Amino acid sequence: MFKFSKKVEYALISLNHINRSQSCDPISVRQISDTYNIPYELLAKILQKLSKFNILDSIKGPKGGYKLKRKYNNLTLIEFIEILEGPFGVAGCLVDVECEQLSSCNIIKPLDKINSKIYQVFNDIKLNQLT
Amino acid sequence: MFKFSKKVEYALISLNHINRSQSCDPISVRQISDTYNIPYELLAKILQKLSKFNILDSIKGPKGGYKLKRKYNNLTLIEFIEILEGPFGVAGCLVDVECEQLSSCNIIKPLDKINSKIYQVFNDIKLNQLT
DNA sequence: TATATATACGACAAAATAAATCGTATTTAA
DNA sequence: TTAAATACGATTTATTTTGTCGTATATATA
Repeated sequence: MFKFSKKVEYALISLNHINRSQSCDPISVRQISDTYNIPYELLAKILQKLSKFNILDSIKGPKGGYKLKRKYNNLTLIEFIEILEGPFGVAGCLVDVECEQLSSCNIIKPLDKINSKIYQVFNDIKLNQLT
Repeated sequence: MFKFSKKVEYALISLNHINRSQSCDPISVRQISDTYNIPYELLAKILQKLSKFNILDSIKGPKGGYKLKRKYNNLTLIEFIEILEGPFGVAGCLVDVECEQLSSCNIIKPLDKINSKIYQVFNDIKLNQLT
């Protein structure tokens, strides 16, 4: 409960790594997966997604890999999380799921307040501060 | 990711329910599970745990059930969560789990900061405010 | 004192989610 | 032409969460 997924962790590690690397050459999935012991195929798909959402630029072919795009620098943690995991919510009913408590639920209001607070925490953090 | 477990939700619903009920009679698992459509056996075990940790007082036999104990009124949300779910942490490595990134991990510091912030949110909320 | 209604608790099973793997296609530098 | 890279859907495996079952114990009350 309340843990970051590996997907998010791996993505953060990768962006951090690319960000820190001074070289202008793109960084390959292989390099990252080797450095941090992350399953190659899994990491590949994650970076593909980040590329699809314009956080990374992909370069194909030998010497290919990924580079940061401008978007990375304004990205908040909550935007990032929602790209990888979908809409954020501390309870299913705050997002989309119908629950079994229906109208009888006596905690949805407080849950909603908590949700806002956590959201705020993530909204106040920029990805490039996570160093 | 980052969702309250049903265990926590059911427990909150129950405490809220008992708290609101004016009657001096204890409230049975059956009554709560019927009112909110919560699986009986599951709820029973949750309330047993709350009783074990002195948040609830249990009365056995017919007309039995649970009442709030004094502890309920000073309890923070984080204490409550940790009773039901164990030590809090937004990543396994912040609690107990050895990860595969080991010494190469480049995000543990920021994760630890985020962890503190979320912890703080839960620490600032008293259970009896959740109404 | 027998019975029905409660809690207590460990073991197990099912379902849902998260994590990892596989296979195939495409691109491109050298 | 080949090797090294990304692209992406399908599938499998592992883990966690959620729910169920069986048995024991306590107790109000008829």
